[in-house]
Amino acid sequence: MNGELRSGEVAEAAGVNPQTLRYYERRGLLAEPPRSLGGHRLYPPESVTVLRTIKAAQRLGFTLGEVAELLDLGRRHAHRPGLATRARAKLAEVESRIADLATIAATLRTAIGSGCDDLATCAADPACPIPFADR
Amino acid sequence: MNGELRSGEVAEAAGVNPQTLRYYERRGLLAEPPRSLGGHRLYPPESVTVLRTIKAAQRLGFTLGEVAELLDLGRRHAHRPGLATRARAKLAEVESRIADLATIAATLRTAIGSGCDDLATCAADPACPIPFADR
DNA sequence: TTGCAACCGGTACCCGGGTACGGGGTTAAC
DNA sequence: GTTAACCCCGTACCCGGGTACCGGTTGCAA
Repeated sequence: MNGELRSGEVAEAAGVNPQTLRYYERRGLLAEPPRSLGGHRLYPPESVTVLRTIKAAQRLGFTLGEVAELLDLGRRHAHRPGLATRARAKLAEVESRIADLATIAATLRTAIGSGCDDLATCAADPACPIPFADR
Repeated sequence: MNGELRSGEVAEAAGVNPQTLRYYERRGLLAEPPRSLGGHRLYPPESVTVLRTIKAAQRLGFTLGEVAELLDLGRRHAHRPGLATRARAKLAEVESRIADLATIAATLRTAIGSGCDDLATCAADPACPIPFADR
């Protein structure tokens, strides 16, 4: 009897909504825990760490699907090094997203600097720097 | 009779799915056009410009709700200058998003550099640079 | 005039990441 | 032994930005 936790306690400790535990279980991110005689989930304390791990990976930009894969990869110890490779790919994604946003920011700055005051007017004005053309 | 367009033609010209026209109409982005006797929408050619304008604003990071507001603002000519103010606010949003992503990218680089190979292992290792702590 | 493409409205579904609700069963403190 | 708080499961809903499907009209050209 090593301090099993009830779902509400785990959720509280990990800073997560209790419903989220069941959701992660359905998504395969959190192993199905043992149950009490009455059917209540009884989590080992390590579950809190798993939840924190999931949240950390999410903050790094991984989707829940990718997090599931990363956790699985670690468990099955296949194809190492897995995390580093995926982190590199994710970094490339993030950098590309930053580049896109930088372009957007630059366009916004140009639009602000050129005194555009009305979208409809700008769309009709060939001198407007907002790129109305498709693709 | 100045070349009214049918929905498919407008969609084609603006590079948009025909369903999207009805969707934008529901969202208040595209005015309800006149109809033929049989009930088919007959768009004035300007609608294509409106659609391109919407798409341009979307590319600048505005949501459809915000685009609706911007178009409305221009039509009602209230509270000028509206676009510039909103563009500045959007620029701040975009810059903040870039800053977030820069932090994420930096963390990913650190994780890659420190040879993390498995999420579960890292979570247990106090020397791991991935921020597992909440908030 | 006939035949088929295009259009109509309404509704349902997709993605991701959850959250809420409702009716019933369990646990634990008093 | 009561009672409140918790938990169960299934299902529906939220956000944003569309897309797909349906059966039933219309438009237009050959």
